[in-house]
Amino acid sequence: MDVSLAAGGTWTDPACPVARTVDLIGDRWSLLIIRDAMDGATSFTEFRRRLGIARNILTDRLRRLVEHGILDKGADTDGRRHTYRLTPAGKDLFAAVVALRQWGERHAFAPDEPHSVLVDDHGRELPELRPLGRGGAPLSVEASHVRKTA
Amino acid sequence: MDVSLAAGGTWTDPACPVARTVDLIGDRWSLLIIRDAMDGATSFTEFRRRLGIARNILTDRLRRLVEHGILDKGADTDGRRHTYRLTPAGKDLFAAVVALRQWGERHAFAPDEPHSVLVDDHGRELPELRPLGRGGAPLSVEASHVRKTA
DNA sequence: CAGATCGGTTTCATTTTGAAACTCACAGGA
DNA sequence: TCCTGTGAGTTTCAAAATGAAACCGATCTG
Repeated sequence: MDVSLAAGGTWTDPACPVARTVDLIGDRWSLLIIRDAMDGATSFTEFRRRLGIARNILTDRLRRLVEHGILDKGADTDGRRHTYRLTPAGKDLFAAVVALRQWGERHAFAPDEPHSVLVDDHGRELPELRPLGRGGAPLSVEASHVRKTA
Repeated sequence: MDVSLAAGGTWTDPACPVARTVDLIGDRWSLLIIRDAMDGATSFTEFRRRLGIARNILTDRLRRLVEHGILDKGADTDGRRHTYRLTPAGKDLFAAVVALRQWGERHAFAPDEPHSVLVDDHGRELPELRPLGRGGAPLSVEASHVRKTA
C-alpha cells in the first residue's frame, strides 16, 4: 500500500502508529465509509444513501481511501457504475471498527436505548474485544506503556 | 456519563454505536489526547508539548472530552495547575487505541521504518487484537453482519 | 516587587466542510 | 432518433472548523 500522506501532507506524529492511523482515517466520514463497506456497500450511490454525506466529500474520501490502499476501485462491466471494495488492509480495520463499536455500545447509549448489534454467522453477539498481555491475561492501561523508538 | 452531544448537536447515525463513537472522538486530536493521557500526560501544558496542538483547540477538546465523561478535570492543590485524568469510560477506550495502533503498525509504515511500540509490564510487545466469534475462533469481516434495531 | 509559569480567551486568516447546481456518459424505451 | 433516468462526479459559494499569535489573569519564585 501507499505508506505516505497525500500531496504534501506530513504526519502529525511520524513515529506513532496511532497518529498515522488517525491521519489516514480519523475524520468524521472515513470510518463510517469503511463500516458500510464492511456491511456490503460498494457503490458511490449506496454510500451516499446510507451516510447522507455531501457528494463532493464522498468523492474526496473514496479517492483518499483508494489512494491509501484501504479501498479498491473497480469499473463494473456495466460501464457507468463503479465498485469500491475493501482491500486486505481495509478488512484488517475490522478489529478497530469492532473496538469502537463495542465502546459506543457500552458508553454512548443510555441503558434502555436501542442500537444496532454486530453478530456472527449464527446471529450471536460478539464477545468483548480486550487487549491481552503476552501471558493471555487481560491487560489494563496502567500495565502497559509506549516504548519510543531509539 | 453524558450520553448526548454538545449544544444542539445531533448524531450522524443515532442507532449505530460506531457512528456515535466517531461523533465523540473521531476528529484529528481527541484520540491523540486520549493516547497521551493513557501514556501519563495530565496537564494542559503537557498535552500541548506532546501534540503541538493550538491552545484554543486543546481547550475545546479537553472540555468536550470532560463533558462526554472520557476525562475528569481536577484542580491540583497547587492552584494554577489542573489535572486531566481518564475516567473508567476513558480507560475503556484502551482496546480501540490498541486496535488502531496495531493497524497502523501493520499498514502505515514501510517494512524497515521504525515506530514506537506498546509493551506490557515486562517490556514484551502485545499480541494482536483479533475479533473472535462466540466459539472463540477468529471472526472475519465476511462472517459477521450488523443486525439493525427493530 | 519583577519575572516566569500555567491555563486559558480573543482575534483574525486559512482550511475544510456542506448544500446546491451543473456536467457528462450511458442505457432503455417510445 | 429523441427523451428520460441513473450513476458518478465537478463547480461554486457560504458556513463552520482550525490554527497562529496576541492578550489576559492568577499564582508562584527569587
